Amino acid sequence: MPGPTIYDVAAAAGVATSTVSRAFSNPTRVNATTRERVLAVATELGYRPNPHARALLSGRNHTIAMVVSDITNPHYFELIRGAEMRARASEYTLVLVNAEESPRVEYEQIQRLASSVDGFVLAASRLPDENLRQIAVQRPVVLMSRELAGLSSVVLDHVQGCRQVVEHLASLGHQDVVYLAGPRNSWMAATRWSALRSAAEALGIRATRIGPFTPRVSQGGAAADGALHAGATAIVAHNDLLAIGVLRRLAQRAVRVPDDVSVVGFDNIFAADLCTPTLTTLGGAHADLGRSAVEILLEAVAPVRTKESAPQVVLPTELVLRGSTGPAARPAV
Amino acid sequence: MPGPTIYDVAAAAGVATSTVSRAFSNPTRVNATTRERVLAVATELGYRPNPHARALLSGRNHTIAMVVSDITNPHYFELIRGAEMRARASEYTLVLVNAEESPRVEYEQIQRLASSVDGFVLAASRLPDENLRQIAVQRPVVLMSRELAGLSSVVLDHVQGCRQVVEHLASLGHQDVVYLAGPRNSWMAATRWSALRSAAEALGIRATRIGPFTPRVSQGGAAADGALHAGATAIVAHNDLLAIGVLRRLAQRAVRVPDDVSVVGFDNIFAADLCTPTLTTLGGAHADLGRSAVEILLEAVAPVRTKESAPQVVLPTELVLRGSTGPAARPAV
DNA sequence: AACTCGACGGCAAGGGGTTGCCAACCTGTT
DNA sequence: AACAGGTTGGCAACCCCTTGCCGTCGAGTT
Repeated sequence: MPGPTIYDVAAAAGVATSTVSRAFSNPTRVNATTRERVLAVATELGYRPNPHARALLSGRNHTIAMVVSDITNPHYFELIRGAEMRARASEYTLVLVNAEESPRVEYEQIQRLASSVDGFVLAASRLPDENLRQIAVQRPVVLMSRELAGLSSVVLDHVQGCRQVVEHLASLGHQDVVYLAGPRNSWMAATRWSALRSAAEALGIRATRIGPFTPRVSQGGAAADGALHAGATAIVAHNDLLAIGVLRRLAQRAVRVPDDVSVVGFDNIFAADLCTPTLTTLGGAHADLGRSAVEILLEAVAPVRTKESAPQVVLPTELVLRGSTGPAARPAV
Repeated sequence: MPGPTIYDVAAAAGVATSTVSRAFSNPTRVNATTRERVLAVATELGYRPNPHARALLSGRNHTIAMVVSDITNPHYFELIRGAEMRARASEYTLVLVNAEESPRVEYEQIQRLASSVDGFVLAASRLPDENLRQIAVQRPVVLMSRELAGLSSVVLDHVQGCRQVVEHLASLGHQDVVYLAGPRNSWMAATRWSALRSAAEALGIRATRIGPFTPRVSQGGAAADGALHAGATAIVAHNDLLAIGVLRRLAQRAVRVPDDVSVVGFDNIFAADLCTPTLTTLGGAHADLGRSAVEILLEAVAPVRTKESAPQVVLPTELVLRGSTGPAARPAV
């Protein structure tokens, strides 16, 4: 069970353990023919270096953790997938952690893993800035869907994206938009709202915010009712799940979409194309987001070139027009 | 950066390192008051045991890997979620690995991780039996959605479930069912087909199989065309993704569902309730499946009671009736 | 032929905990 | 008062690999 060690290989090859070690980790330091022989013996014995022993000394172990604020949200699947693929491409192992929308759980998990992983990708972290900074001191960190001065991050361009959303709605004649806010400690929620508001202001249309709502389908009922009460002709939901919940509730209340009300979501999850009506939403290359985050993290973990300052990457969004948005209803005077 | 070690704590508390070690890992072996003091000093110094050092000796490191045949499939999200939660409850770390539907990738990844994790949950593994057995020799393994004599496993009861499906279709008057098969090396695909066939036989209705198809929405087109060509009035797709693809194609070809053709999927993914028509599907408590798998694995990794033989758990399915199934069309004579 | 220098291999000291074994001590017994 | 037996703490080896340092040896120089 405990496979052959470096000693077994050394004995079998008639060299010292250090030579075996170097044959693997520092090829230039050992004669080519010796190396060849060692490697041959090693494969013959089925030797595999023990990662723990290696990690003990180096402190690094080719493992990174991705912490996700809520693994239930299908939006993250793409991010996770992109991250996983990128990590694997560099032979890094990805540990997946669910924070259950709880800052406390998130923090505890991070601390628990801090000494066993090389770095963190924090997706939509709900932690306060100080905590993030403190964690970044312990280990390299890349934020995802969140920005913080001094830390690396990868986000979609929501300023641009929200403007597209508002312009789209404005061009359909909407004068009144209501934003269904996401969780209180979500950076993304705050960013979307401020971007929406300034875009609305620039275009001279009214924007109001209600919420916060937990971004689940189940919360769509309350959100929809609130939005109707606010009297807007266009609803922009914090994300697609909430938007889908809104669509359901509206159907229940016999409010026609998009005839009476238009609905827009964020994330462009798989289901957005399946619901009825199909959902107009602000998407982006989410797998790229995941890939990019891991790439930056790996650069911080195992620098290839000179160390740069923390990059803050902004990727473009794309507004996906579907069935849930249409011309504004003529106001019932 | 390299936090305080057991030596620092020992020095500060005025005891030997072994005492500190035991204070943490073997509380009965050290005097209660001494222990208290050691722990107090440890927390004061912010000591955290180094997991690598610990793993070096014990070979175990409170980490398990979950290998998923295709992380893109939303079906796995629930499984992953259940597994992640259960692992966390026992303070185990879950490593997520995507096999990209490739046995080779799957095998390589497993081998790469074999020495750094305590055990494996293999979800819908595409590996041949011999490989699985061989891996099980190296590390504890729990199969998910797959059974193999001698190995632990957790599956949904597809014999029962498929009978429900067939009975449902039979009771709607269908005489002719076509099964759109999943990947060739998928145990689940084989199991579903054989369960469907014997259920059909028992009820005296005809069942044919076409495929295999990669279970993606994009493959639904070809699958649907094949099914129509086969002339069945009811289509049972290998999973919901394929079923949704089928629904799309049918809509495109103006085949009415369920008036002309009924469609059934498997897995009850989130989107099954959103597509048009909504999808009848065979589901089950998938999070429980994940939870259960991890539970069994943990028992094998760190036995609490006497070691038992490999349990093979079968959880019940539930047939979720929605809009995509209805009475059989009167045959056009 | 004496000398320099680079290449290569080996020795041994960690890295941070764990654990078998022994010694010291304390308690209670006869 | 001597002794048996149980507790508790310390010593040191060990887990497996990495790496600084040194010694050796052979090739190249003059």
